[in-house]
Amino acid sequence: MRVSAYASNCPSRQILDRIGDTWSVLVVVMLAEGTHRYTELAKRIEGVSPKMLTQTLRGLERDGLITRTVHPVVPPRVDYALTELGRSLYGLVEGLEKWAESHIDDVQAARTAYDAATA
Amino acid sequence: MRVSAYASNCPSRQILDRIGDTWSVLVVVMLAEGTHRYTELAKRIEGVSPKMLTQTLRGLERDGLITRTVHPVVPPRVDYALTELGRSLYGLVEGLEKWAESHIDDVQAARTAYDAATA
DNA sequence: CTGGATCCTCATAGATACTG
DNA sequence: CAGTATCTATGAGGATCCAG
Repeated sequence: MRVSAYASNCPSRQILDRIGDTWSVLVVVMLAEGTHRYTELAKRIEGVSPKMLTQTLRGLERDGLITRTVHPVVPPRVDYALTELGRSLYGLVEGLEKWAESHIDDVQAARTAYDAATA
Repeated sequence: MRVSAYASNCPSRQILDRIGDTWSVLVVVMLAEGTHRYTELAKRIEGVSPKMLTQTLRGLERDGLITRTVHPVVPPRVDYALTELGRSLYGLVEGLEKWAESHIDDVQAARTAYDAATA
């Protein structure tokens, strides 16, 4: 077996990058609870800058994971929501959360032991 | 709901970071097939530098995902293998791969459509 | 309100050379 | 063989200001 990190045509790599992206995951998690406006996302996702939020939303929209709905009103109103594909991805994220919660203790214990042995 | 990217005590965040790490995932995938030596990993994981490989291996070892076995012989021989916890994580990665393969077409189609509409 | 554009900096990946 | 030490630069991400 030979593995390549540069095989950008590898489906897994692309999904992994998306999953590994801090803001993308947080946005998906927030939208899993329902539709939200730009400002709502900005306020409730702690520490995100407008730039990163927009960038993240554009990426998710491009991948068909969320929809962006512009309401032609003044002041502007833009709603974001998960697509079916996005909800499917959210299922994956839930699986990760579940694994994380049930194994984090083992990881923590391993770290403590490792640090003790190393120090 | 309020989500925080800085909640480093959040189990999901830590697992997400690990999953999102290019080299970590590749190493886990390679070790899933069996024990490997340092040089084997270096040769077969395309594009990885010694520095990054060592850094990745140390991180995985610290988290209890792999074991590092030094054989006191000349020349040196070091074997790396997945722990039970590591194999468990690999199961998660397999799940991701499966999802990626079955949905990548949708994502690609969405991207093409998005780019066409944007351009 | 919802961003776009710009500048800046700081962390970190990667290349390279070297060693027990 | 299995790393470590050192250097560089690149690019992600933050801050800020502005516009439709």
